[in-house]
Amino acid sequence: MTASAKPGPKGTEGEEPDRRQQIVAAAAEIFFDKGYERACIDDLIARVGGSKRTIYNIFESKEGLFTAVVDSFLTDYAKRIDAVSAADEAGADLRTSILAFARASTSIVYAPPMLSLYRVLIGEGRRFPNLAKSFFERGASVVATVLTRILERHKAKGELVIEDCRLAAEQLMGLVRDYQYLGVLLGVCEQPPPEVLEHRIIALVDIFLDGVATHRRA
Amino acid sequence: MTASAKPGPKGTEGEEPDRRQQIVAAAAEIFFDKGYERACIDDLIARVGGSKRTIYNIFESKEGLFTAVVDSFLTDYAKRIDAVSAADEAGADLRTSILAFARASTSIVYAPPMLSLYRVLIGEGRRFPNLAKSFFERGASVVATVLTRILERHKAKGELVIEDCRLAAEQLMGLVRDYQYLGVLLGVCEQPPPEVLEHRIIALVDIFLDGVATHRRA
DNA sequence: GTCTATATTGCGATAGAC
DNA sequence: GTCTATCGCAATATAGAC
Repeated sequence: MTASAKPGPKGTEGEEPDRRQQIVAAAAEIFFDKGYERACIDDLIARVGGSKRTIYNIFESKEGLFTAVVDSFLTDYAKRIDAVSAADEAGADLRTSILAFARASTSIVYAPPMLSLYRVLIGEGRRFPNLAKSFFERGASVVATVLTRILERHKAKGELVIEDCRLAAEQLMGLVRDYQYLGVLLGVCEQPPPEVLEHRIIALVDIFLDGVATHRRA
Repeated sequence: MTASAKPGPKGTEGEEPDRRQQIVAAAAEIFFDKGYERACIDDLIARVGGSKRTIYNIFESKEGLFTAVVDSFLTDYAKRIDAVSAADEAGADLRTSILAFARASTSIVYAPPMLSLYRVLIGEGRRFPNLAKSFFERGASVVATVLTRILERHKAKGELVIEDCRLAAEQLMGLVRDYQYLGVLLGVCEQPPPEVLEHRIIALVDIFLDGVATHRRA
């Protein structure tokens, strides 16, 4: 964890698995460990070698570097959401799609890098508004859009009673990030094991689709 | 804001509105502005006067000071939740109680000091685990307990279909802290005006009680 | 390794309550 | 007068920066 195999200055030990990717991974660890502001480029140099000049050539700025870190995770997570959307478009029924969304979404928000990103950006977001904005808009915001589309498709089939699909989507996202998630984010609760998460996923889908009341409102 | 009226060494300028309370309020501003770790006692002294020794006499330590800040807000917020609980015990019906809970809960989580507390503790919680733990246990955790009790009362009356009231309570709390709350917490969205919040509150109560699906599961 | 920043503590002086 | 709380200052300790 501390003194990992630092590549020599010339760094030609076989096939480098994409130098850029390697830098981004190291930068992620530093940002997650020390936060955005306290992280410094020199720490990064100390880990991956090379020169500051190279870093700035590739990433433009410290913000650009952080954005690259965000991207490296978001692109992966986006695929999971897109898969849900594709299955829905292919004709999955309502409950199946919502369940798939809840699973994908849960796997994303509890992923350690995602927790770290939220910790950094919630803590320092007001100081670095464009970082927080870009993270939110390219992360949660597109997820909300995709989910809204899914809900609208089912509403068109007469399967939903709601007026505002966007609002329902945003609230379903809240169900995923519930009290327990908050505990994990605060570092108070351990990462829940998969079976616990699955149990909660089932429960939240039931609540979202059917509610908890015995008799529905008039 | 900067050079406020520093009380003279003798400090007898009329009725001091509780010296301790004044210190806690100033400490809150500093913690919220700079975060826990970067806040220092000397800043506090510069604002409220007095000596470090006195601070330590009253609050024991920096952690104790922060805990006092947390308490100063939590005790106020706890009353709002207790009022909901009392009304429910007095016989309020299910929808009324859930609506009242959603309103109280929303007013708390969107309150600027609460947002600041979350920002500080989510950002630095892993470094100061007892602070985060104490905050969580005396805040969200007791809210979950009170809400669970409310749900159990209505379950006993046959008004709820759920098995696990605690789980449902935790998920309802997630509905309150939805996507939009996350945007506010990140500093990306403005504080929503009351009518927007009220509209979302109504919608989340409907989802929680009735769900969004046209036909209930078998 | 040095150096700085800062949490924490010790101690004598002082002011007001009684 | 005594007592108590605070004050102001100086000293210790430690963690991180350079």
